[in-house]
Amino acid sequence: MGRQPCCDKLGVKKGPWTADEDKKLINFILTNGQCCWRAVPKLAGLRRCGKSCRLRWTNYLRPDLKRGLLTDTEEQLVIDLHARLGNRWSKIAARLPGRTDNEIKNHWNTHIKKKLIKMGIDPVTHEPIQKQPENEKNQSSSTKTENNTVLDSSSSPPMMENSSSVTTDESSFLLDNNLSSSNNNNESSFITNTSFWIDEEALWNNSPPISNGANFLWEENCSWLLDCEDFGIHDFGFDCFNDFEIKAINTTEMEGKH
DNA sequence: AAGCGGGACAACCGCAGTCTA
DNA sequence: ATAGACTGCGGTTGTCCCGCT
Repeated sequence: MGRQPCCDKLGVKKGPWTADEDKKLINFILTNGQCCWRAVPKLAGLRRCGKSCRLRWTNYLRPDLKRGLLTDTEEQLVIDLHARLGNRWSKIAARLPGRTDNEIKNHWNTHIKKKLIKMGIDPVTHEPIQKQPENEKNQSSSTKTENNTVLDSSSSPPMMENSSSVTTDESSFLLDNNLSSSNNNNESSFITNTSFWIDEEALWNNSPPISNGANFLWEENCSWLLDCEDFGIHDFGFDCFNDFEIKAINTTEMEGKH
């Protein structure tokens, strides 16, 4: 039958992570890589659920994460992607190297939403906000697609209201497809209220892949590991640490930082 | 200086799809 | 084939911080 439970619910700690827990988790991931989250808490000596460890790592400790506010370019990119993908934060995050879905989601809810409303743009539909009766409102969202005659029913953008009918793979395909054709003949059909669309492709092409690890920002995530940069950790993919790197981590740990 | 309210963000919850024993 | 664990995702909540009164 099935697998072993990922964690026994009893005695599992919740709430904010301590520096010591972070340290243990980072140390474990560096040593063993990202696999078997179920086993992580036990092996790393953490009284946490594996799921919690995974979240902590992906949302906060991962060394390739950028910290700090989103740049204007990133913000515009998020708006544009949201217009096409809706609340598919993971898909949006996949287009912003070093950003997590949680981070983007938070930023959307706290910053961008308000900004758009202030600009008179509905953050859900990305249409200009117009005072109109509810029944007309519903009509307008459907007629919008009709007005944009380039779109047929099979390729219409997954705006929020329609997004449930589009699978993840379909939306990925749509996004990629539209990216590659954004400078061609049908770009205007998607976004009518954003002007930054043309620059996206260039932006993404210029963005370094996450996996090469060349742009790790250690200092804000795990400052206790800062010294490791001198040893070249940022030059490696994170799934394949060698003994030398692990030694470096251990050395840093012994210094009792943080 | 203290209390309050809002903003920002980390973390949790629950669901759905996938995987595996 | 199936039950149940694992993983990923989006929504929501909790907590901390800061500015204002």
